[in-house]
Amino acid sequence: MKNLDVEECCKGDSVKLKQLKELSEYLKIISDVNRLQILCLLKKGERCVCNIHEPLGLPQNLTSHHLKALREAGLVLTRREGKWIHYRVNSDRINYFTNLYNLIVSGGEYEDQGIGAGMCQLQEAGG
Amino acid sequence: MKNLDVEECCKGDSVKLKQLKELSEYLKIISDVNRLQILCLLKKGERCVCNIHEPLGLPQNLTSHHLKALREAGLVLTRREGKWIHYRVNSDRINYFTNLYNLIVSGGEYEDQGIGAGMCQLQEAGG
DNA sequence: CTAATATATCAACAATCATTGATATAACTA
DNA sequence: TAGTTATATCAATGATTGTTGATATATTAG
Repeated sequence: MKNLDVEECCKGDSVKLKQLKELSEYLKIISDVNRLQILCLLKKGERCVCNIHEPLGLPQNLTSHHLKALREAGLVLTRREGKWIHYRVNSDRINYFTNLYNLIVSGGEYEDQGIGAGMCQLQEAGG
Repeated sequence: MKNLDVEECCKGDSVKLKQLKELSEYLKIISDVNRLQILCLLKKGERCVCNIHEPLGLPQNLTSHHLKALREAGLVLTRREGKWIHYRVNSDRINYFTNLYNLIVSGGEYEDQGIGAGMCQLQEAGG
């Protein structure tokens, strides 16, 4: 093995690994094309389930399944109005994970969401 | 079904759907915890495979497998030096997908990568 | 040439997850 | 009340994918 001062990024440090797992689960949720399409629709405004699954050409139960995943991840919020349940994007949560993404994967910039200072360490400190 | 002017975002428009699929595949690649850890390490600088799989405690063949996925997605680049193959992050490619992510999922801001103008339509135009 | 090291590949297995069909729940309407 | 609409749940299936063990390739050292 080539001699190198191995800093052991991401290993043994439960806090950092926890954040990596958190990001990983978010990315898994949004990496499905149908769920990305749903988020696209909802970014334009609140919609009931009909007005999600019909324009996208997805079965109602499949759409409900994906909405459940997005809901459980906190990425969308709901509001009942009579027979209808309206879904909308939870921007705060999306922004939170976007900051996490930017800190871990992309550069180091971030908006104020309270996860900035500690996260920068992820690139430097050892476990 | 509730009456609503359905714009049919993301449906029937091959260009937009293609970009959604492109983003989807990128997100799938980076949504694995081990691959995220590898990217974390490589962000600090070039590394041979030993200096990736040993500090992370991953089997060599598993690491090779994940590196192949990252390589085929263009997210990392390689350089041979004797027995060793050094891996490094392909920042341009990461930035490209980060812009795609920001346009589709997050807000609308983006850096100059040539995919800006068309992508904003994704939120507005119909199929 | 032979041995050792670094990395990649392949086949098999296990686990995860998207999709489908059927059914249940909830709310409104007649 | 019964019937209709909107949405959710459940079980089963199929596809994808992460993981492992064994083996192959490539490079250097002796």
